[in-house]
Amino acid sequence: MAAEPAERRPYHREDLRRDLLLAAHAHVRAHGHHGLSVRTLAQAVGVSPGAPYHHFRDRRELLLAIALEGYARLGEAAVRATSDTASPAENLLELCLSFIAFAQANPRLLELMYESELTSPAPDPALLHHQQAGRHALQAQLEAARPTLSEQERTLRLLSLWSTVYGFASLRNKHLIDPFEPSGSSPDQIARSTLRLAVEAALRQPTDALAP
Amino acid sequence: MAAEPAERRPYHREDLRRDLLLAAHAHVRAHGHHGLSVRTLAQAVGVSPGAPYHHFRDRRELLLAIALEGYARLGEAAVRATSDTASPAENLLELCLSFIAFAQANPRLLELMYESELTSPAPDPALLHHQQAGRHALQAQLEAARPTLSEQERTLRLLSLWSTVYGFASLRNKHLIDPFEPSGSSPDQIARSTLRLAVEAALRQPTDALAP
DNA sequence: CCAACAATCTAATCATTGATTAGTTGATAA
DNA sequence: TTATCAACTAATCAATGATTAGATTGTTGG
Repeated sequence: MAAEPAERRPYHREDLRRDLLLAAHAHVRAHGHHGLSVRTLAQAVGVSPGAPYHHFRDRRELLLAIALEGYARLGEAAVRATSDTASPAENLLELCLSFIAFAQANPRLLELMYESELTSPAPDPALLHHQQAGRHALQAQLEAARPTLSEQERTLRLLSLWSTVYGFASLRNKHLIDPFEPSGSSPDQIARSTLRLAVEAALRQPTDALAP
Repeated sequence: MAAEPAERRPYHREDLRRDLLLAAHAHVRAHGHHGLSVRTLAQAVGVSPGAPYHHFRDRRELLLAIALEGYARLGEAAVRATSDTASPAENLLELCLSFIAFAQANPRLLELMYESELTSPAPDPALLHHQQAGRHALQAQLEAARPTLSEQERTLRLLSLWSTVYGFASLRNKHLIDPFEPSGSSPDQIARSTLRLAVEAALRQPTDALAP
């Protein structure tokens, strides 16, 4: 781990910003962003308490940078999930599942990525853009899959589906879903079945009537 | 506001715990729970900085108490939303909408009620119970509406619906839904339409096939 | 090659906050 | 009246976010 002999650490470091982000990322993964302290972070990296403030305006900007990296990784996962050879309907399902999988693999990071404190007081434009990107990805596939739907109807389907995806991921990370899985199915199976149901509902023809 | 003449405040107060909760509630409603400080709260109520610690073990317990009050109010709203004369299907929709309405009326409070930091390190039993109550309420109505569904199928429907409800409320409070409402519909209309769609999907007969 | 400059970092410091402790006040009951 | 005890104050500590002044180092124009 330590490339330096502990003595003779250079005054100017290679890339402190990156080192801080790496350490912060590790802390978020392990304990969440709530307890993350700028000072202990500086100490962990081996630097004075004030040093991080030359790379981040304040603690919020540090967290924001971590969140943005998370969105980048989430976006890559979304790209990997879709394929040009698959049908839009299949892509839609895989897109949803990629979000769920990311949430399960990085629960604390996702929590930070949607933390309301990040956007206050000023909602960062880049953050907002990434937060809306997830919905836009679904929107594109839904339009491709059901081009004949009216604008209004499609918006409704999209809203419902995106809510389901985000809600499922959130509830799962809060351990509000696992307590009732007596069905013997694996968590992945349950996620897949649930999301398939939601995607089918989103793709269903609007002429279907509700059974009494 | 001030029943006391500002001078001669009694050493022992009527019910400091209640006063603290009221002030804290007001702060949460206005600014969220993140910036809530025990000391400024004590100052606002007119008491020494250490006084609150005779009524709450620490800051987390104070927030927990506020959250529990929130759940009580949410539960009352849910009871008001359902009626014995209405059909289970109607009750199911109204139950979902009552959650959405509560979320819109008390966005900061709902955020606190599902704040992950509340459950760490020890997940409070009462809190967990209330968090699961929302799902249980839906479960009861769904069982009444579709008693013939298999246990597995019903669990799936419930999971999907509850995810949609919670997800919609969360995304809405994060202002991640309003940016695309060009349809001219009111927020209430959109919520109602979206949730109706989700409820219909949950109640649909499982024999329905997915159109290609 | 060197002198000015700018960026990076340290050390010191301040204000705020959560939390604890010792002692004070006052209500209640024996 | 007095013993008791919960509620409260005052004082204090440790941790943290953030700022400032100054030391150090890399860079660049002359």
